[in-house]
Amino acid sequence: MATKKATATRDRPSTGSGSSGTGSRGAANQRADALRNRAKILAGTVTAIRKNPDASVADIAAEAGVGRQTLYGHFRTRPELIDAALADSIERGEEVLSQVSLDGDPVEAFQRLVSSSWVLVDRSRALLAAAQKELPASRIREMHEKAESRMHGLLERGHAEGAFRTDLPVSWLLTTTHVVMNGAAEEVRAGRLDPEDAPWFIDAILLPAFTHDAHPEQPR
Amino acid sequence: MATKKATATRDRPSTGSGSSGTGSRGAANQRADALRNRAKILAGTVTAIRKNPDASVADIAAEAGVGRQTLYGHFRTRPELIDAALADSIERGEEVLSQVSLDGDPVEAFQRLVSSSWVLVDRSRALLAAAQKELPASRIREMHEKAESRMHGLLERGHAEGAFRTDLPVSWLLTTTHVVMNGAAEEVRAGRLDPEDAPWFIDAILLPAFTHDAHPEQPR
DNA sequence: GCAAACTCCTACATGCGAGTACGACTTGTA
DNA sequence: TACAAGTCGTACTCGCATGTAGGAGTTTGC
Repeated sequence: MATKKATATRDRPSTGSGSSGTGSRGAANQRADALRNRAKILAGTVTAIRKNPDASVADIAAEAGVGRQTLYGHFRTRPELIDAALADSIERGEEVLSQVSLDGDPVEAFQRLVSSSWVLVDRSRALLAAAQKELPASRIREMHEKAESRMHGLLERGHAEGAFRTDLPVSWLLTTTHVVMNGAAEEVRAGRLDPEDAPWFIDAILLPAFTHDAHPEQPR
Repeated sequence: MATKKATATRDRPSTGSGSSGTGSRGAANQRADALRNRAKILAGTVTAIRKNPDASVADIAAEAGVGRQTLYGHFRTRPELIDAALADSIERGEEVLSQVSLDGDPVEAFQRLVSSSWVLVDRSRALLAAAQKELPASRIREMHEKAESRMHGLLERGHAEGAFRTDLPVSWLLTTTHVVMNGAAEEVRAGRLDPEDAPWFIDAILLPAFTHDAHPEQPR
């Protein structure tokens, strides 16, 4: 007998905005196994989406090794799940990226930052793509803010110090960096490129592109 | 009274392989308005997908200004529609690209080819993305074969003649070209780049990247 | 060891997109 | 002008994914 409600305690909505009074108690008092499952789900989301970009919630639960209901116990909706998974990935990434020294020669700092970023991009770009389909663009931008401005700042310093060419705006250098890293990730996925070599190939394109002016043939 | 069957004559499966005997007559005897609608549908597919990457068949029909049934009269299934639309886009692209002279200085030829390709990429990259989700990769590759080998051949000649650096494989140069063009298209879509300027920005990245060796700092 | 917290199975309800079927109406073409 | 060819609205069927509801069994924490 007994048994009335069920499913996990459900966590705060990440962004601590909305309705606070409803919760059954505080918020951060989860049981150890629940916390463990939450982590498994987050990790499972990344790999499931990686295998199949439009994996269903059921697919993700299976990948994570938990029941679908358990998953819904932790994340009310699919977007909420994707949001949490991406936020988690980015947060882990931050831990790595924030360690990278941005001092010294801008070119060398750029190389350091790229090779650290590359690994993260390679790991969660599928998730990012999925997120772009169900989360507002503003939310995505918000999550990437730190990483974005870190790279942006470095490029700007390189600009100012003359290490990077100034005939191209920083925004275009930034975009180029992104797409080339993504291209490398794609090549790795296709088996045409060894992940180990990727940073070298990326640098081999970006460094000359960022430090040498356009070809002389260009009149103006 | 009367009226038994209905819907358009339906066209051959593009790849003239399968079951021939079934058809109600030959194949290429369509009425003028039917042909016109077919064209409207193909065009509508491109723009509908561009507006919303996962537009439904109903969305596409609406965009094309025809009834959903009419669309199904021309294309049996969604994949068949996407296939036809992409094939059509590529065919039109071929008409343009095949005019581009690949002779003379490889770098200049490359610039010509890129700026012609860019327009096409910008127009149908959304459709390509959609196609990648419902068509076998082999089919996509098959359709791009001509354009791909044209660019590949040019890069290879540039390699051989020493116009392009040889410390990077042609495949990586090709990939880079793709992703940078796509990146530019993305920037245009986001309103951060004027379509007119795109070819210049693309060249500004690719030419130095392809003609200058890696930065001296690189020991090996 | 006991109650609360969790997991997870079965079963629904719902919504949406792909295709199919039918039939009335319109348009091209001989 | 007559009739085949084509359009297109309505109305299904079907499959699949999301999210909900109970309740029985299991684990954790005190």
